[in-house]
Amino acid sequence: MENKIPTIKEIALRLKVSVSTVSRALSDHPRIGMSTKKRVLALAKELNYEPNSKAIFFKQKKSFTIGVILPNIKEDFFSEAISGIESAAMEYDYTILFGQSYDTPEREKRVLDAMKKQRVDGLIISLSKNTSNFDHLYAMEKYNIPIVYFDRVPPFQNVNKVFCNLYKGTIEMVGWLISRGYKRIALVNGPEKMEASKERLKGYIDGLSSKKLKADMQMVEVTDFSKEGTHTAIKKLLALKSPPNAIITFNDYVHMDAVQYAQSQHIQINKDILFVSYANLPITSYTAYPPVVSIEQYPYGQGVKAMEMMIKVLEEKLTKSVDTAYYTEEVAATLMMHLPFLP
Amino acid sequence: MENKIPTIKEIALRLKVSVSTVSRALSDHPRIGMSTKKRVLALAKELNYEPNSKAIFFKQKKSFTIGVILPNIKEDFFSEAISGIESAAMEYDYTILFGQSYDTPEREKRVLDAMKKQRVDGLIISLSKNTSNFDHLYAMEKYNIPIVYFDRVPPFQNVNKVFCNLYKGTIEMVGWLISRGYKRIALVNGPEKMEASKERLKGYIDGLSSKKLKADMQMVEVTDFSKEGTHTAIKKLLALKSPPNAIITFNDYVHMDAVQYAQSQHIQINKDILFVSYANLPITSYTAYPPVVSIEQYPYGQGVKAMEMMIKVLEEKLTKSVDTAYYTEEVAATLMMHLPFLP
DNA sequence: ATAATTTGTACAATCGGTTGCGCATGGAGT
DNA sequence: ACTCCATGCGCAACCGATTGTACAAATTAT
Repeated sequence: MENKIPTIKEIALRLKVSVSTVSRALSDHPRIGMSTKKRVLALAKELNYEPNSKAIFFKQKKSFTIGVILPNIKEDFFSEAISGIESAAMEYDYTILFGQSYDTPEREKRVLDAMKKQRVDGLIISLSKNTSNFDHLYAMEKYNIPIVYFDRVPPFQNVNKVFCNLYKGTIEMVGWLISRGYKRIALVNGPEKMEASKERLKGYIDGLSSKKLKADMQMVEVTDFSKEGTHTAIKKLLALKSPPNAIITFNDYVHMDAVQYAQSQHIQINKDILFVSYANLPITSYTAYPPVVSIEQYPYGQGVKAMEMMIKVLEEKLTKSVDTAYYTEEVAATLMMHLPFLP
Repeated sequence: MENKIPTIKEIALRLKVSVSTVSRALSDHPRIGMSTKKRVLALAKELNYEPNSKAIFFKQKKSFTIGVILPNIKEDFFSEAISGIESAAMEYDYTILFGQSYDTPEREKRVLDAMKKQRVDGLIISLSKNTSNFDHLYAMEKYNIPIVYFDRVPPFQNVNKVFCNLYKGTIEMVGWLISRGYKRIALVNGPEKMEASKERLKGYIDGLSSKKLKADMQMVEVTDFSKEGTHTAIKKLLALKSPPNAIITFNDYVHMDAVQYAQSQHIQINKDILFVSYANLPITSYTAYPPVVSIEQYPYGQGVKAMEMMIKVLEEKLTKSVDTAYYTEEVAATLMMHLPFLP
């Protein structure tokens, strides 16, 4: 005999009261007598009753689920981030619906549709690196599904977003390098249309000029994050008449591929060329040459903040009928020194 | 003016037909006239209509969501696995509800309750390393929510499971080490009550005895996966009168901590002691001393297989009324050589 | 021309839970 | 004794979509 998930109807039947009485008893309505309340509560506990959130969705128009779309969960940055999102969600009794865009807009759209079909209450998304058309995202807002962007955010003002200020972080990084005597600083950046790339480049240029140095565009290379792309970028930098003595890489993965290639070319890592990076992934501490300095981006913290912003937005949607202002949360980027590796 | 998500009612109203006609027109019912069908389909497309899956859940008793519970997404193994699960799910138009147990049974139970509340169609779970009581899992089956276990599976026959045969893999590994002349082989195992630990130990013992060697229990240490736990284990092994000349570690993370400690004790890695491991994570290729041999566990493939098994189980639930047999899928563990690092 | 059948559409119940309203019952106030 | 009001509970509508059944109009068979 298969046990079914208990319903309010089941409880009502057993106690010979109406379903409305049971419903009110469970929500502690003042017009229900103490004795009835107790009987209902007792049986509910005995049957291990849990309200069917799908049914509640009808009246409340609320599914208590939040869609999370990330480029690729395999990257430590994102797995840390979703960990923060999930932890915060659990605090507020929300559940996470998860999908990956694999950095393609097509897949991003497909996942988005699935989320819409599931009627998520909100969406937390880190954009695919190739997303330049935002129609599918605007479509969500049209259906009244709020979006919080994080880390890879769109370049608009009128959105909710949580991100790390890598512009400031990069300026700080460049300043640190110059103060240590490094002047031929190269940047291995990500794809140009990515916001994260633009920020780094701006910080790189402004960081140099604030120290009265002019950026040399030969010193800026781009990688598509593939091993080959990074190898090519380093190859070009090494081929310059005046090669760099410090290289800033887009993130720790690029850093590792960059170091790998430089080693193959018999470069003395951190002697001939100093390598610094972004992300500060724990995994790098096990590698032969971690980035000497890394800009910490606090993925877990960003995830928590994104979820908290979502909760705030959802609450405002309930209380205020008018559209409120958009939120922006700027997480400070921090320079982390790996002292044992300083030359 | 806020756009609402369109409903069948909205279409019916605009076309001045009943909701049932619209519903049948959308599902291509033969009793609906061609002209009506066309009008409905046209308007549905125009409004970008998508059925409300929460409403459908009522009649179908199906939410098209699968709960996935993992110990910790931060571990590469699990982020690869969920990647496989998600990809397969998308193929079958299912969406993933995601939760982490953080290796504690309490949290596992809490996440499980959230999944039940969301009425997932099924559950894919890799057990927390401390789970020894299975009541909360049996409760799911009672409510007719099928479970597919993967990787960290329970020691019962009557469950669906996908796992990697590390017993055979370990025997193979031990055989390989002995054939290369290593006889003082140590094992840094995981917590004793974990199935994965039992398998490795059994493979270790049987692998030795198949080569006419007897396992020495001094050569077997246990770590709780913390850096300190692993360091302590290696410390004990190094302190033996006759220390090992090869160490098998539970996984690549333990491997990295083990190598780190051994280095701090001025052990020549892979010369004094050869280090081998399980998992074959891509990240290890960036480290100074990757495991010389690693047992590949195919997390992505296991994830895909788990999801496919789930689909099969769900389909059988619909067609057959009787409870069918349980499935077991055994993924072969493969020895991966990192040749450049062979001494 | 009448009966039988096909065709096209509407009505209503249902899934599980919430909620406004109304109907009793009983004790207090006048 | 009569009104008044608080208390305790049930009825019924509703959310979005599906589906068995009913019923009228059009078509075919007799």
